Amino acid sequence: MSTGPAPLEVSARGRGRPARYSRDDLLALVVAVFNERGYEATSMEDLARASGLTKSAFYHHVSGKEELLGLAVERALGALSAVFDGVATPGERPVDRLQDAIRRTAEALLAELPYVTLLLRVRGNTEVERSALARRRAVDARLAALASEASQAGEIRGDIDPRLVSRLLFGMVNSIAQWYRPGARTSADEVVLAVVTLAMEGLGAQRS
Amino acid sequence: MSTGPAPLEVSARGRGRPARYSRDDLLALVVAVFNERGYEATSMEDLARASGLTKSAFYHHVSGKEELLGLAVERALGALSAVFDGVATPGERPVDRLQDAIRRTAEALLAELPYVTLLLRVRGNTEVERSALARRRAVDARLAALASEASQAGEIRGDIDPRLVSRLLFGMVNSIAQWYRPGARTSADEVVLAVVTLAMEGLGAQRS
DNA sequence: CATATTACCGACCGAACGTTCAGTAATCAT
DNA sequence: ATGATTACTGAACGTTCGGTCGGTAATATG
Repeated sequence: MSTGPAPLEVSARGRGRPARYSRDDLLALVVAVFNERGYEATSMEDLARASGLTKSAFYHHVSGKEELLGLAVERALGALSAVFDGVATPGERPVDRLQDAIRRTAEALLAELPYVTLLLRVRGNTEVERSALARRRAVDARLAALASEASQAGEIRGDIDPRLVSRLLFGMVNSIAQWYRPGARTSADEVVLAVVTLAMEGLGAQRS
Repeated sequence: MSTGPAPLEVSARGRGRPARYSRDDLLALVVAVFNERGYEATSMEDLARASGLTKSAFYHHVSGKEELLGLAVERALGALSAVFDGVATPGERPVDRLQDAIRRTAEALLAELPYVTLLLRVRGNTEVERSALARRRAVDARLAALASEASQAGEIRGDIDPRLVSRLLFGMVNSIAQWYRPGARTSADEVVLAVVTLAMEGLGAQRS
């Protein structure tokens, strides 16, 4: 009987010296530093120091800086893509599906906040980054399609190009990553409710 | 003896060989590269190559990388701060002043798009960046105050914390910098109208 | 023309970068 | 205890970074 069947235990596989971190924990730590300093401005020594390892010990666990970025944005893209798994119900009204997509996107962003934050800052300098940008564009296109369907069905306002609507609304959702910190006064649920409400009704006084 | 206060010493100043670029043109060129590659990922040689100069010739015109960032964010912050010059009319209803601030912020962002884009990506690694972040927080606080006043006056919906309203709405405005490119199909005026309309009324179908 | 002034170049510097590697210490199965 | 396996160390590697310097070419003034 070992110390426990902890699923996060990745390294202590059978024999050998046990590792200080699981790969998931290490990734979480790394992404936090990426988000604080910025990916490009973060050196491998910064990451090693944050984990309490030397640079070479750190390299024993990861293959390089770009792999870490790839793992992080992969996780973010997985969460954002999964938004459509729940939205795909074809029976509903298009406007309800759009609202659902807004709510689920906000929820996914908040649930995977550090990873999505990092994804939203990717510029496209390396192949990993360009691939992430492409996958992100695909997600955006699916969201824009939902807005377009709702517009054609006459269920949302028709005086604004639905592509513009989609960009602005999901831009509002994504902007959450720039200021929200878990543990603060405002709860995640509160934020989700606020962003959905503002998206649907705007800031005008409530109507009876 | 120096000629006294030389605020923006350009180039073709009196005698000597004429320069290829004015400082403003050089800054515009530099900011474009910063926005494409990201500030940290841009090397001084990248900037020199983009201007057609050698690295050392480039250094003859600017004191360093950080000065360029400082000049750029200064310009962005000036434009964003100037938003309040027109909003300050105290007679108006708070909600009208808030709407005005949204519109003028969007206009300023679009008018100084590359500079504001760069500002919005600043992380805070150097003193110049931290100072820019502080000034940006001050602007955000003034915008949040407008939302708070409108909320207390009962002129906007009261079921959402006005600080949350402010963050989300100006997050939507700022998100424009992530996709808008001048010269594309959508005009700047169109974007401003859309963002103000969505902020006030949301995406629900028009009411008669 | 001479001279002052500015624009620009090539070569270089120390530091920091991401990454590698040969070796050592710790731990588990047998 | 032994051997296999994993965790980690310290010292370096080649490269690129931001930045400097001595010198040269071009231009305006007088």
